[in-house]
Amino acid sequence: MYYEYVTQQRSVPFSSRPLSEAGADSLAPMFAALSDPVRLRLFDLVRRAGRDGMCSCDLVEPLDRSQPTISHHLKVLREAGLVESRKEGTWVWYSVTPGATDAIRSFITK
Amino acid sequence: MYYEYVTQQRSVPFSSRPLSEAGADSLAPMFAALSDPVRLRLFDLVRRAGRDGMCSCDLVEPLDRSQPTISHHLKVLREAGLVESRKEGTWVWYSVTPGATDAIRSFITK
DNA sequence: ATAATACATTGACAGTGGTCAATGTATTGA
DNA sequence: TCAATACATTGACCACTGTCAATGTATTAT
Repeated sequence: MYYEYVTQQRSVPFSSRPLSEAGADSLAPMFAALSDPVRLRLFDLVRRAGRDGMCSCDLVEPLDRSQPTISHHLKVLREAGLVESRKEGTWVWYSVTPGATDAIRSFITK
Repeated sequence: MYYEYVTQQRSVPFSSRPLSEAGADSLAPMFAALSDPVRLRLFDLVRRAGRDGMCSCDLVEPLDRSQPTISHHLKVLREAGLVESRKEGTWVWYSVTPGATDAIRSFITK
């Protein structure tokens, strides 16, 4: 009926269905990866480095954490699909995965 | 110098400074609040309820968690500033805080 | 070969977090 | 007043997480 249809209109359209359990299970780890202050700053620094990425060795000092701790956090970001790594000789370059934050953005943007 | 200026140009502009420690400390709890699958679905359900909000009693069954667990998660979302609650008689209505996700959106939208 | 550098992994510790049963507190209805 | 309903809080349990020292593994330089 027309009346029922109209009452379902919203100023901001949502996807037709509520977030499924599976959808939540796949989205939550991305938020979890950014739920730590050190990882937020890591992601920010890597993102600023652009296409070339940033060397892991230059991420230890500015964040004032031990090398294993930074290595651990980078692993979390990598396994969440937010950054990718490329080995070059002794160094490892981290860069942001293209479209990495699309899922988060589309959820946040109602 | 002009050359140095040009080399700093980006396809996507960032804020001038890297994310500060204080900025990360204030942003991380918002990501943390959404880092749990149950809370993601809670937030989604509340957001769908629009201006009126949603009664806490109607959030227990669809998420298949105990009442204390739902109450706990709603508290986390509330303390993160993502939802607000309004008591009406015996019921408590939860609704999304206006502009709640602005900080997250502006961070992930480069 | 040896040393040095960059990074990952392991193991340990303390702190945090999700969950529920039990209980507490208002509020409504009879 | 008494019972029922809606939520919040407490306490306990176990799993997970951030951190670092120690160690391991490549890779480069001498």
